[in-house]
This record gives sequence, structure tokens and C-alpha cells, in this order.
Amino acid sequence: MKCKPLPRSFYHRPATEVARALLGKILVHGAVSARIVETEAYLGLEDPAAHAFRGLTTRTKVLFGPPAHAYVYLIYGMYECLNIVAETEGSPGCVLIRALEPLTGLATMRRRRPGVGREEDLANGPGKLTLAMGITRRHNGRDVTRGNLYVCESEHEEAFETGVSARIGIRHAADWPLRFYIAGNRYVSK
DNA sequence: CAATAGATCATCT
DNA sequence: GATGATCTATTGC
Repeated sequence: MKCKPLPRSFYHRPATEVARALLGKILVHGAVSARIVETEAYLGLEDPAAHAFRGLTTRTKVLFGPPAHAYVYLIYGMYECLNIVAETEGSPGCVLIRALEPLTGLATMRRRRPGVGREEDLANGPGKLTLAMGITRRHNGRDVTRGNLYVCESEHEEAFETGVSARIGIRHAADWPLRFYIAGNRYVSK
């Protein structure tokens, strides 16, 4: 993939905007890349569902840092979720990447996801995409504007309609419309 | 098909 | 000591 990472300024705005803007962009890790088709915004101090809601801790310190950094954490003792920090230092908004459409490195993804048959099941969920992309807690705090893990603009971005819904799998603020996805895309999670 | 159980651990109370 | 921004396999209709 020959594309330049999105600049830090891209992430330097409200998490909700960044979540929408990330749809259709390309997530790259080494030789593996995939199109972002589903995201969720987490607002920070005003959002009871956000990790940062309870303040700055060892775990959430990346969220309180500058934008364009990866926040990767372990959930349910077993799966890892990838977020990208948005907004500005001290304002812990972030965007959870929920589903991807695989583009390059398909063989690598399949090796990391043994037993998966259909291509759309490789990365159509937060825990699945980190496995497929080879993203782990080692990447927590990584700068996403440089290095081998980054997001870039698609060369020929296709037009799409943005769907909006409530976020998935949370208890608090469960009805806030902060989940965004590419309408009709096969790779969006269920 | 829909519903449910089990896996498994870092973080927080 | 309980919980969680999940996934998969299995059971039940």
C-alpha cells in the first residue's frame, strides 16, 4: 500500500466527527490492510459508557493524551479492542474500530483466524479485527501517524451512505446514537 | 434459526 | 471479589 497516514489534525476534533470520518478509510498494519466499515464514538468524561468516564488511571492514560494514538485493551479476559484517540490532550474522546473489510494480506488474516470460512467473518467485530490484523496490547499508546500501524485515505473512495445506531454491548448510555457504519456493507458486524 | 454458556484476566471497588 | 466496548460452540425449538 502506498498511501500516507492521515495527519494528526484529522483526529483533532470531536470523537463523533472522527468516528464518521473514519468510515471508508484504510487501516494498515505492515502488509495487511482493510477498509473501516464500522465505528463507535466514546466521548470521555460525559459518557458513562466510556472507560475514561471514571477518570485518569493507568489504563486510561493514553485516552487523556494527545490524539492519533492507539488505545488497545483486553476485554472479557480474551479479546482485544482497538480504539484511536481523538480530540485533544486532556479530553479523552476516542473511536472504537468495530469492523473491517479486508483488502490486502488475506492469507495472513486467514492464518491468524483459523477455522473462519467466509471472508466477511474475518474482521466483522472488534475482537475479530484485532486478531486478523495482528493488533495486541503491545500497540497500546502507539502513534498512528507514523510507524507500521496507521490509517490512510483510500485512493478512490467510493460513495456510501452512513448508517447510525446505538452502540453495541454496553450497559450505560445504551441508547446514544454513536455507532456509525457503511450502509449495506457486507462486512459490518451483526 | 434463537438463546445461552463458557472461556479467562486486567482493572477497579 | 465482581465486572466487562466479545466470540464461539452448543443446545434447544
